[in-house]
Amino acid sequence: MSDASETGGKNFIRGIIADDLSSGRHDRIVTRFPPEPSGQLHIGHATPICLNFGIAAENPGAVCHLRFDDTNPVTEEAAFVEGIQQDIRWLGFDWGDHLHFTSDYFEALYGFALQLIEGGHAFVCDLDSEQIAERRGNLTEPGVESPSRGRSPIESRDLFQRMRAGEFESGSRVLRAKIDMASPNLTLRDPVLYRIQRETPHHRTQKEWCLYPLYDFAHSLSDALEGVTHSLCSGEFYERRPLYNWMIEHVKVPSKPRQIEFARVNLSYTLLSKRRLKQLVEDGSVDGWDDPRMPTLAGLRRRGVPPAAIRNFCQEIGMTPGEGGRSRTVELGVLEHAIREELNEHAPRVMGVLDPLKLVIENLPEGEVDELECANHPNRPELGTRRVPFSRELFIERADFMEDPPKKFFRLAPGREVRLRYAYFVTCTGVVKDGDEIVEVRCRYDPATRGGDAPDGRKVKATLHWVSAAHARLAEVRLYETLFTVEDPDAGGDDGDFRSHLNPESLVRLADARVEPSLAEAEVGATFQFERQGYFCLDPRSTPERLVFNRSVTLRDTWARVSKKAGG
RNA sequence: UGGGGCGUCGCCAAAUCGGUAAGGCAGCGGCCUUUGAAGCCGCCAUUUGCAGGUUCGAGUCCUGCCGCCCCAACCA
Repeated sequence: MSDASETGGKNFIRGIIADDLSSGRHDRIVTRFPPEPSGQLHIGHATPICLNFGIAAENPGAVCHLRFDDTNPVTEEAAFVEGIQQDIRWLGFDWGDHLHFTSDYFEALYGFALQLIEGGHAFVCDLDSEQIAERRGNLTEPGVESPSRGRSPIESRDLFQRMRAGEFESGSRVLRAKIDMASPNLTLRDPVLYRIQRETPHHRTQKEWCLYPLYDFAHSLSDALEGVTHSLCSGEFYERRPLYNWMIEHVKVPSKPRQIEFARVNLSYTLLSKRRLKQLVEDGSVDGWDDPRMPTLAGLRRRGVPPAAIRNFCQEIGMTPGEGGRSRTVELGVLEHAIREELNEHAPRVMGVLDPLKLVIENLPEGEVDELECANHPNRPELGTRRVPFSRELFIERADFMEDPPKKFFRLAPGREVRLRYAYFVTCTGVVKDGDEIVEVRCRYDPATRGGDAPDGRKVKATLHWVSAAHARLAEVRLYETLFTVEDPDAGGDDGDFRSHLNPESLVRLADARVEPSLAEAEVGATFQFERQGYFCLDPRSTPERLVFNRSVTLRDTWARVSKKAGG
C-alpha cells in the first residue's frame, strides 16, 4: 500500500475540488480543520484531518487552516489547544502560519451580528431558554414566534449593545435570527445566534466578552472570513447547511465558502463520542486521555501505533457523502491490519518472553556464554544484526511447551526436538515438576546446529524464542484488548449504559516478563516486534530498572485459531 | 407520525452518457518459511433491500412496498 499522504485517495470531495479548479471557480483551495478545544482528538477525527490537510498538501498553493472553534468557555480548556496541535503534528500535518481561533474574530462577528440586526434579519429575544424550547414546536407542529420578534432594529441594536456591555444576566436574553418558525427544518426556526455567559472566563479572551456566538453563526462566518473555499464537515451538520448558507447570504462577507458533508466513521468495539470518552477519563475507568486503550490519537501514540498506519487506514476506508447524517462502522480489524502492515515493515525484531518457563541445557556447562548473531529484520538485511547471549539456563514461553501435546501442537514436548531461534536445536529430555506445575524443562542441545541450521539437513517443525536467564532484563508487559465487550458500546445513546460493557480484561499486566539485554537501551516510544508475539512499544513511564512495554497489536496467530477450533 | 437521507459480499467501498458487479479487510484452501509472522498462489456477489415496469440491455431510469439513519442545547 502506498502512503496516504502522497496519493490522497480519490473520493467525491476531491472530485468536487478538481471540478472547481478546472472550471475556474477557484484557483486556490483553502480548507480548514476546526476542533473545539474541549477534549482530545480521536481516531474518528483522523479522517477529516487527513482529508483537509491532505487536500492542502496535494494542490499547489492550497492551505489548510487549523482553527480552534472556541466559542464556549464552559467546556473549553487551553490544555486541549496544546494537545490537539501535538496530535495533528504527530499525524504528519502542518498548518504553516494558519493557526486561528474563532475567538480572534469575536469583534468581527459582533459586527456581522449588527449587520443582521440592522437589516432586520435578527432580533434580541427576551425569552429564556425554557420558553424558547416551548415555542420551538416539534417534529410535526410548527413553532410560535417570539413576542420580541417584532421589535425594531433600532431597539434590538440598543439591547444587543447593552448585552455586550454586561447589563444583563446570563441566559436572560439572546440574539436570534429571524427566519421561519414554521420551517420543517427545525434548524431554521429563528435559531439563537448569541448568548450571554458571564460566569466562566474564556481561556483566551478571559472576561473581555460576556457574549458568545453559537456554532451556526460563528462557524460559517469564520469560514468566510478566512477565505475557506470548501468547508468539510460530518453528516450530522447536513440539515444545518441551509442555515450555513443563510448566514453567508445575509451578511457582507469577503468570500463564500461551500459546506460539504461526509459520512462519519465509527469503529467497532470502540466509543468515539468525545463526551463519553471524557467521562471515562474523569471517572477513572481509564488512565487518562492517553491510556493505550483509548481511541484517542494520544492513546494510539502511547500504544505504539505509527502515524502512517492511521493515514493508511483513513485512505483504506475511503470517504463517502454524509447526507442525512450517514455514518459507517468500520471493523477494528481494518485498523489492526494497517498497524501490522506498517510495523511489520519498520519494527526491529527482538526476543521477549512474556510468561517465562525455565529451560536448562544439560550438556552446556554453567558459566559458558555464547554470543549469537541475530537478524534485526529477517526480510530487511540492511537493518543489520545484533548479538544475543546464550547460556545454560534460558527462559522460553510457557505456552511453547506441553507435556502431553495434542496432535497439531508442534512446539516443544518430551523427546521432541525444536530450534531455538538463531541459536541451536534442542531436544527435551525431561521436566521438573512441583506438584502439577512444570517448573523447569530439561534439554540437550546439538552444538553442530549453531545459528539454527543442521548440517545433516534435518528439519524441526518449530522455532522458539528465548532469552538467557542470567542476561535477560525484567520487564512489565501490558497486554490490551478492546475497552468494550460489544461491537457497539454506544448503542442506545443516552439511554444506553456504555459503562456496563467495559471489558474487565482490557488491560492485563504481566509483571514477570523477560526481554533480551539489547532492549535495555531502547528509547521511549520505540516499537519492536517480539518475535512470535506481537509488536510492543516502550512506555513513557518505563525505567531502566523496570522496563514497561505496551503491546501495540498481536501478530496474526494461526495456532490460536487452530487450537481454539480443535478445542471447541 | 413533519421534514430529510440512505440501502452493492460478514465490514468498508468502486462501478463516465443505462452496456453486462473493481479493490481492501475478514474468511477459506494451498505453497513457502530459522517468527504457526511476513510473503506468494487460488477461492470468496449469475447479482446490487423486496416486488413490478421501461429498455436489445438497469446497481444505475420509473412505480409501489420494506428496512435503517439524521433533525426538536442559549453544545460543537
